Amino acid sequence: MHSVDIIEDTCRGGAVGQALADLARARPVLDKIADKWTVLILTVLCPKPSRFNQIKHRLGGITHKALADALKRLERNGLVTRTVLPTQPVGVEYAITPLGSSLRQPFEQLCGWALVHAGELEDAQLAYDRAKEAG
Amino acid sequence: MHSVDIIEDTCRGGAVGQALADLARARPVLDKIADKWTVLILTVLCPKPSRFNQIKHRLGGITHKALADALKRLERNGLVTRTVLPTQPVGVEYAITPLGSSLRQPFEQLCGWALVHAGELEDAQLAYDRAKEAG
DNA sequence: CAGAATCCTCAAGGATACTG
DNA sequence: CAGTATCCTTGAGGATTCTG
Repeated sequence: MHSVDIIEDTCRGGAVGQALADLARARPVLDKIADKWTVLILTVLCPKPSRFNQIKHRLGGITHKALADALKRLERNGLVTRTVLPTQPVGVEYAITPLGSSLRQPFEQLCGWALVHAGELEDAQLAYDRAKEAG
Repeated sequence: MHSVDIIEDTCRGGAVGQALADLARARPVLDKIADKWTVLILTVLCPKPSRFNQIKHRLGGITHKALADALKRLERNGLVTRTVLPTQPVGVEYAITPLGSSLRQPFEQLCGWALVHAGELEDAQLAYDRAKEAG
């Protein structure tokens, strides 16, 4: 950080620097959970455990491999559990963990923001593109 | 959606289906704002407007091109404004908009979750990897 | 100083097919 | 049914250079 920034940050108690540090620490975690399918899968599993192909059918557009990868990552992160059922042929049931559940609330807040402001973003884009074309 | 799912969802008022639909509508918006740098830039701009290279120095690891692209996207989405200063040589100042500010709160909640549960995720990974190696 | 244009590579994610 | 392995495409992002 440059000296000017240090002085400025010192004057304000280093607020921005602290915020950036927090964000930097949070990012590795967010990267784990913010991919295309993670939250959709958690949403499906929230009301009740489901098996591989049940999840796949619910989600619609997901690939076999993408779902397998996502579920493995979720299990590794402790957000879902994986249980092999003693059936024939073999069946596997996935269930959400308390940790996975706890993620849903903050994420829904972000989704709420997205839904509320979707129109503003679109308007801004239209205005921007129109100005671009005119200029 | 398959018939079984329709029946299940009807029994619960289609809660999961609705949640998935909301998430699907929210995703395009989230994709715009959830990239590597967007939130970091907004954090820097939050206390006061800054110029291109000021932002760049504050962020540290970012590339010239990456910052240029990110700022353009932010401007297009109406999250920051871009003002050319009548100086010599030319200077450009970026400032956060109210819409951009409104994004910070929900995002900080998510960051809060990430910071609080970072340890649990790591523990889960360690346990998973150990079990994997043993089995 | 800010930004546009160009080139490059590298890894995520899809399609397919095989195994237990 | 669930999972793994292989191949392949594509595009995001970095490095570099040029301009106003």
